[in-house]
Amino acid sequence: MKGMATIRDVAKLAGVSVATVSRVLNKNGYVNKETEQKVVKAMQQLQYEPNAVARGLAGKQTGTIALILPDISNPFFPELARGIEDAAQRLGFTVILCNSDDQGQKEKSYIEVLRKKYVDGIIFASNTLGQEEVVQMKQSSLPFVILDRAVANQVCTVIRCNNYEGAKMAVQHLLDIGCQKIAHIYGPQELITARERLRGYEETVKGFPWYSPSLMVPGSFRFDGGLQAVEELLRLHPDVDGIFAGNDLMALGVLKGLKRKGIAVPDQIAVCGFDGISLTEIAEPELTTVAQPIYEMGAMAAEVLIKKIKTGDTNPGLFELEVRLIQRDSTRKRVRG
Amino acid sequence: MKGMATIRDVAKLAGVSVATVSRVLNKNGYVNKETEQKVVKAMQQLQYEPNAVARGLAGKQTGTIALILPDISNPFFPELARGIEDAAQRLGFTVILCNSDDQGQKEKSYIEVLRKKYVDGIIFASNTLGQEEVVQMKQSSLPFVILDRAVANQVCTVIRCNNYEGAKMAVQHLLDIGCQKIAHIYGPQELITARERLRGYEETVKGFPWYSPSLMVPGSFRFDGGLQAVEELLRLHPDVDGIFAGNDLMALGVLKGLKRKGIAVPDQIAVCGFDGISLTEIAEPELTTVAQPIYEMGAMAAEVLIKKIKTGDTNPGLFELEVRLIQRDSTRKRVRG
DNA sequence: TTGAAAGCGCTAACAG
DNA sequence: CTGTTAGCGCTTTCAA
Repeated sequence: MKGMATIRDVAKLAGVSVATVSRVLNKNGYVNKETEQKVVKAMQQLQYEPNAVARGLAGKQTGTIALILPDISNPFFPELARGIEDAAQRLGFTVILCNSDDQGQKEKSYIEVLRKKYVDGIIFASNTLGQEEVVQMKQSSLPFVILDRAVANQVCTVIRCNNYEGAKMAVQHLLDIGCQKIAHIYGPQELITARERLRGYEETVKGFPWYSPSLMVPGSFRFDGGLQAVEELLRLHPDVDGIFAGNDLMALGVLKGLKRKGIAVPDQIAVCGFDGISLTEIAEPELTTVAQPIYEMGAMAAEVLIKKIKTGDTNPGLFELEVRLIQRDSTRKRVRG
Repeated sequence: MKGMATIRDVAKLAGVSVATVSRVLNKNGYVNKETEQKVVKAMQQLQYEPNAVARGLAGKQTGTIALILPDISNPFFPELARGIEDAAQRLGFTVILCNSDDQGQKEKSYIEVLRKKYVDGIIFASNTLGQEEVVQMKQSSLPFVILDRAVANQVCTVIRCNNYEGAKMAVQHLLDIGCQKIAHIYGPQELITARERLRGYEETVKGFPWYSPSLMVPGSFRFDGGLQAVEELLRLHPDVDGIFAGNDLMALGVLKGLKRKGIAVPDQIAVCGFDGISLTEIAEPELTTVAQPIYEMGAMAAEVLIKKIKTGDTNPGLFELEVRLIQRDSTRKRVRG
C-alpha cells in the first residue's frame, strides 16, 4: 500500500484529466487513440493498478460474489465451490465463502454483512432460504441464484439437476440388474432434491407386488444417516436386495452398515447412491451413483449470476442439468448379465 | 440498496455532525453520554448500517481476509477452510476463497487482485509461495500467515503440526503391532511436510536390518499417487508388511491398490496414513492415521492473522500443533496384542 | 466534546 | 473528444 499510484498520478503524467484516464480504464466513452496511448503508457510507467474499493464506492460494483452453503466440509460442496470459483475468477470476480450450517439466522446475518460490503450477487446453495427471505432478496435488488434448492414459487433463478429422472434411473438400474425388492433411504423432506428423488423412487416401484411404504426410510443426507437407516431398514425388511440411497454420503453409510453386518455388496444387496461425489470412487466397493455434474452446476451458477449482474437482468429462470448413471461395483453382481 | 441511510442522515436526525456519529460508531474519541444516546437512537430509527466499502476506502480496512489454497476439492482443505471461516466470522471478518492449483502464476495474480481490494490479510495454504514472493509480501506490509508450509528462512508466521514426530509415531506404531518390514510412500519433496514425514520415517527405521532406501517410494499426495506407488513398492518388495503413507489420500489409494491385488489389510499388510481427514472413517477398512487438528489449525491461522491485522504486529512466529495417532482397523491385526 | 472540512480513489454527469 | 466537478459514505485531523 506504499505509494500506490492513483488515477490522478496517471492523469498528471499523461497530461490529461482523471476523467480521461477513467475512460480508458473502463473502455467507455470516446477517447482519442493517441491520448489513449499516452494514458496507457503512463499507467505502465507508474505500474498503476486501479483501486477496487474506490471503484466499488463510486460505482457500487465490487466484482465480488458470495457463496452461501451449509458446510464446506460436506463432501458435496467443495467441488461445487470449485466450479463457482473457477468461473468467477475467469469472469473477473472474487468469491466470498459463507457457511450457514443451514441456520436461517446465520444466513440472514451473512446477507446483511454481504450487502454492506456491496457484494454484487449471491449464490445460495443453502437450504434455509425461506419464502420471506426470498421476497426480501428480490426487493433488495441484489442479484442472486439458487443452487439445487427450489423455493415454493418459481420466482427465482434456479440451477439444478433433474432429480426425479435421476431417481428413476437409479431404481430402474437396480431392477435391471435383477433386484427383487428395492428400498429407498430418503433425505430431509424440506429439500426439494430429497423430495424429488423420493418421488422418482416411489413412482417407479409402486406397481410392484413387493412395494410397501415402509421400504422408504428416512435418512439425513449424512454418512451416519445412512448407517442408521440401513439398520432400521433391515429390521423391517431383512429381504431387501437393493437399496437406493438419497445421496452418496448416505450410500457410503449404507455400505459401512452392511459391511458391519457381514452382508455382501452387491451380491446380497446392491447399493446405488446419488450425487457423484468423488468419494464414490474411493469407497470399497466402489459405489454406483447417479452423478450430477457438480462442478458444472457451480460454474453455471456463477456464470448465470454474473450475467445477471452485468446485464441487470432480473427475470427468473430454471437451468436444469442432466444426470447420468455411473455403474460401479456396488451394483455389479457376479452372477448375471 | 434503496434508501440505505447514511451517516449524514443519522447526523441530521440526531442533530449532530457526522464526525460525532463516526465517533460513536467506532467507539473512539470523546463523546458525551447524552449525545451518544441521541445518535444511537437515530441509528436505530433509521436502521442505519454503516457502509463497509466507504469505510474501507476511508480507513483502508475492509474486514476481509483471503485464503489461498491449492484446491478446495482436495479433501484436506474443506475442513481447514471451515476452521478459518468460522474463526474469521466470529471475529467479524469475511473470507475470500482462492484456488491456486499450486500455480505460482495464479497465486500472484490473486495476490494482486486481493491487494486492489484492500483485503486485510492473507492465509497461504498453498505450496508455491517462493522465496521472492515472501519477501515481496513482507515488503508490501500486507499481513499474512503460512499454513502447513514453511519457507526457507524463518521470517514468516507459520502454523503447522509436528510432522516429524507424527511420522515417528506412525512408524513406531507399525513396529509395535509387529510389522517386520515397513515401507514409506512419500509426498512431493518441495513440501516441508512431506520432507519432515520422510525424515521421521527414515530416522525411525534406518537402524533395522531390513532397512533399504528403496523402501521409500515417491507418491503425489493424491489418491492415484498411492495407488501407483503401492504397485511399484510391491514389485520391489513383495514382502513388506507395513506401509506408512505420507498422507491419507495416498493411504486410501494404497488400500485400493492392495484390495485389487487381493492383499488383506491389515493381516498381510498394515497401512497407516497421515492427516486425519474424515474419509479415513469412511474407508474400508477404516484407516489408522496420524491426525492433525485440521479445523483447529485453520481457526488458529485465522486468529493469528487477525490479531496481526488488528495490532499491526509484524513479527514472525511459529505455531506448532500436536498430532495424535488414531488406531483403526487398517492396523488392527487379528493375531496378536 | 464537538464540528468543519479535507480527503480516500474513482465514476459519471455536464459542459465545452 | 476532453476537462470540471460533484459526489459515493466514511474517517480523521485541526480548530473551536
